[in-house]
Amino acid sequence: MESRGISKAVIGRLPRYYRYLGELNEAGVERISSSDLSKKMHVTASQIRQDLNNFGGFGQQGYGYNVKYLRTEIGKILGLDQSHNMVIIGAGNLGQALANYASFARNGFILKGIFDVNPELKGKVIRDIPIRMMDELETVLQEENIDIAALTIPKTKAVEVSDILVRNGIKAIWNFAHTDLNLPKDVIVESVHLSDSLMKLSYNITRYKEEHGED
Amino acid sequence: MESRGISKAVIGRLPRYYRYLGELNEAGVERISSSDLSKKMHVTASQIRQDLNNFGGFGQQGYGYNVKYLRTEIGKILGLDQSHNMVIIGAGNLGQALANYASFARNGFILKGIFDVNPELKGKVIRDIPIRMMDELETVLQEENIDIAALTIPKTKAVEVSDILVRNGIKAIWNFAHTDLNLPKDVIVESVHLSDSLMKLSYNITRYKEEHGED
DNA sequence: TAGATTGTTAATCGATTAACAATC
DNA sequence: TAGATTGTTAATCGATTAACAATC
Repeated sequence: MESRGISKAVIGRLPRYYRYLGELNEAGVERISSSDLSKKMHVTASQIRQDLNNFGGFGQQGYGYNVKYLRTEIGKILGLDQSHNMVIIGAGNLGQALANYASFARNGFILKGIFDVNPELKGKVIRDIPIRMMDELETVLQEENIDIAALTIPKTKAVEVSDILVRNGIKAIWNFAHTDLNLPKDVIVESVHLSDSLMKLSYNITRYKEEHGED
Repeated sequence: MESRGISKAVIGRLPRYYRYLGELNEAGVERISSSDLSKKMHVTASQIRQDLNNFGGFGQQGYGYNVKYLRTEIGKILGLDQSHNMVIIGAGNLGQALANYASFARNGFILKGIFDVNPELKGKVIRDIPIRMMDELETVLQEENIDIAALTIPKTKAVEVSDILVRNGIKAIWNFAHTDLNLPKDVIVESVHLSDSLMKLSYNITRYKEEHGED
């Protein structure tokens, strides 16, 4: 599985391919051509073939791609065939929302702990996992071989907590705090900035209103 | 404010500029050069100047950019100086998390309603807004001049609900369902696919492990 | 004025699309 | 075999970076 130097643009499209292939598979579709898939996904067939060929030749001339096989292979590329232990830090609504996503477990993300500073939440159980206080975090990180920490805490606490995580050897942070984390470059950070997303939406509404003179 | 044909890449960076300028402003910084900002944000100064000059000359030679002024102007470009009425559909953890983001209101996003199918949630109040049942949705959409609907419902319901939204003239959908929405092209859709984001994280962990032989 | 820094043009780089020979 | 469709090379397009004249 050749993988060095794949562009972020390509990686960013893989989950979407994986999703569409999953839907096709559930619908009982056995094979699909890049051309048919391109119509479904509103991208070019050329892009699909180029993207996939970064990782190997998954198709067959004259036939197309086997849906189940291609999906499995993309899953492997994304590392979904392996399991990753995960903790959630911040048990507010967002943290609890993440904890409740059943499909995470299906893709190999195993929730090993939920932490918060609020004593009222202590012991509340979500998906069989009791919410713990922050003073237990380091022990869990050290003993449970945690790969991923989801940070669903206010930005004011994010730097402090991410330092604790890094000190305890966390490999990757899924960051929902409204701030960038400047961490050693061997720590992988994937940020979800919800307010950035909403601002893009706002931008598009504003442009639309300008074009249609509703403003 | 010239705006036609600005690339998505540029738009996607504006919220981040806005965020950094906000932090600088709060820290009492009055002016900043593209060079200094580039170091803070880990981008090139050239990119900052190019990005901003899509919208006009906000700086001054020999001086740089006035932080407060530039922030305000980017806010206007993003439409944050206007208010948008919004509803949340799906009052699970994620919907409630969005409802509780205080900063949305600060940026002009005004929550006018929260809807769910679960009768147990009926009447529960979040940020002064009672959760209502779905049968009241159309009335609210028609009477309250709603611009934005945040969709925090399972993907199985997303298509059905988005049809209702479109029928009632919604302008923009902030989509958290794990599916793409194929709607008329005058409806703006901004999707947040959390599972896609987690898969990208997983990809990077996997690559990292391969490189470091932990696999 | 001299120094600093922008706005903007030109050069480079990378990503997307098109085309087609290879091959199932 | 003939038809279909991939894998891959080449062409195009767009985005990023570099350079520098304009100007505060």
